[in-house]
Amino acid sequence: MFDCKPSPLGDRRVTLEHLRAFVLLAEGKGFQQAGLQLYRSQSAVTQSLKRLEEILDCKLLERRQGHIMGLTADGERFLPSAKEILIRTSEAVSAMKQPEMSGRLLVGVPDDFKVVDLHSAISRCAELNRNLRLEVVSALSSELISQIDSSGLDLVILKCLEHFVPSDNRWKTHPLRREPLYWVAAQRCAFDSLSEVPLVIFPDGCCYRNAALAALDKAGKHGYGAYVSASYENIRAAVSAGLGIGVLPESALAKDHAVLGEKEGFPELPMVELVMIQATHKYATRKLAEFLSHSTDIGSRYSNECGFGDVSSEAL
Amino acid sequence: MFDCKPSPLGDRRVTLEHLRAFVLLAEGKGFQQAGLQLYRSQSAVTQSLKRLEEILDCKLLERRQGHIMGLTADGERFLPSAKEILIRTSEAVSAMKQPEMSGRLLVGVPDDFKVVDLHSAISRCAELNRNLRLEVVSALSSELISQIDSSGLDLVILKCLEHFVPSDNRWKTHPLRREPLYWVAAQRCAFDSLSEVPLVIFPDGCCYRNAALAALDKAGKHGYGAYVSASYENIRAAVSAGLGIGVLPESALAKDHAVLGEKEGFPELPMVELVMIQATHKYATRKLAEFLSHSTDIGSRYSNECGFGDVSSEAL
DNA sequence: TGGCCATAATCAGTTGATCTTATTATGAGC
DNA sequence: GCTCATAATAAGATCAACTGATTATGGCCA
Repeated sequence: MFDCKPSPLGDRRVTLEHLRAFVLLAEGKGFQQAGLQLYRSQSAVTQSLKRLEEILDCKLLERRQGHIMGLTADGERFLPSAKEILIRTSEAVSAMKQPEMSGRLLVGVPDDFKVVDLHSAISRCAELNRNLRLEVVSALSSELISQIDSSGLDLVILKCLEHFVPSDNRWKTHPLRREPLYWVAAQRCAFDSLSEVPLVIFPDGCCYRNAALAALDKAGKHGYGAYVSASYENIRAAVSAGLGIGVLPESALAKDHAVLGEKEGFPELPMVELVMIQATHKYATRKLAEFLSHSTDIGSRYSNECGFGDVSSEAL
Repeated sequence: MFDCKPSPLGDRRVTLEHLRAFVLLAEGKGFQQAGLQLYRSQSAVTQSLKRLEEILDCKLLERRQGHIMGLTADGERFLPSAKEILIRTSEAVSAMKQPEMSGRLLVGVPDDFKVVDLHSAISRCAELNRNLRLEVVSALSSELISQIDSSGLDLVILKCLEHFVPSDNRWKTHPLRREPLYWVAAQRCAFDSLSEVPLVIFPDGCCYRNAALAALDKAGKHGYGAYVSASYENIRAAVSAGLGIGVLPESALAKDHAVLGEKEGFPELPMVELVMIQATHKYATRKLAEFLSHSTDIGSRYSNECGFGDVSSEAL
């Protein structure tokens, strides 16, 4: 009956510093590197993790041959919580450093992009600012732009190709992510062997679609929509099922997708970007934009590329 | 541009201990008392809060006349986050101390009770145990019982009167909350002045309704449904609008509701309980039940009454 | 008005968990 | 078998946070 926690305030021994060490180590860059980012010695990190494992009474890292070989099952289980706690703490603290956001904001998000972490960031922002009323509108990226004025959207997040050029120069844009676009299929196949290219793509207006058609055009090939859907899941499943050749960003690839590149003769595709557009100049809009652009570089797998590396030097 | 946080890992100076001190102090029991619960001196608590206020760069407690006079606006704003972080930490850590829950559980919750914190507890449990598939069924309390066998519910939460007596002795029951039921109206009125009582109540089967009708019966009065709805919001609004006399538990009272008691001649109503029934004997069912009963006594406003007081002695 | 009690703030000295430095251990690569 | 890189261990140092004593403040009551 009473194997419950000794205090409703939790295990007092765990500290946020322990979690920071663990999260950094989980990124797989080693104790030395983690120490640098924490402004601690390698030894301190070693001891910190050791202590955490002691408290949790389980091993978190698989370490063999003097290197970290990845997380243990327990580590895998603990990581999301640890990250979440750190993010929440960080946000709660920095939220107090600025006046409370209030008012009503209309936010547009693409319904055809993997934006789960963005959604959670948005809802966290609402939690941290009880007087801020956030209304989220979901639509295809192509439709969002036109809705900015008509629906009075304050902040819009959309996907686009390469460097986004705003059609209205009052808008302020923030690039959130940048990743390559790939041709993908269930199995490798040569570009030349196809007379017409059966495409598994999003509906008209989607920038992946435009990019793909433009690339085919340039190569003098014709493509047709073998499977068209606005849903990521459907598209991925259709590619896996071999219904045609898909056009997907790196983060949306499934394990059983084969990337078709130069080797197979496929033309190169442009980079795609997730961009945030600040359409109105309210105080709250600016703050929300700042909040979201900060939120997206931790927690997501993009932290590796664009987050930590620079920070140690920048924060110095 | 760069008023952003110095590190993606948040402000390193804040510790969980700071948050614990603040949360305890926010309960309004004073520095001495908070110190006792934290096994620290009064002085340590004072300094801890001072440090936190220093870091956040704002006052959290309104202290005048040598006493805590409540939270400041900033304190109010910070409290939910602080609690949330502590709860998540506590749960994350204790989740590691026991084997991962897995399998599939069917949970029944009342759709006519304020169970927001219960819902969040359920979803947190799902987050902590990725291999546990939780399916939630929402229905009237009266219907849930009958569904236990027919729908194969593993765990059921429902409201009932006084002490719940399970109809099946294989069930294990956990009382979660207990609170008084009140007659309420938009304005005071005398019981005797009413020939028939216009009731604002939940549909047939609701235990509040049963309790109210039984009490009226005993007093030799007749009641009729002046406004019937299964929604809490509707019921509360109808009472506020003066459509009749409502029957609501303490936690559901609105600010503009007047409680009608002895003074007005209204008969006493029984206590109501929120009970959790463990219907199956799977390992995961038991663990989920434990998890939820722990979750509900911190974070909710019930912590004052049933949480902290006992704990200090129990934890010793 | 003044003594009394309870509470919180301040101060100064102490402590101990965590850090650093130095060293050892282990394995990969050439 | 050498070197290089990384992690673990050991031992002494450090500093944030704790304790205990003292002071400040204000309510309460005769």
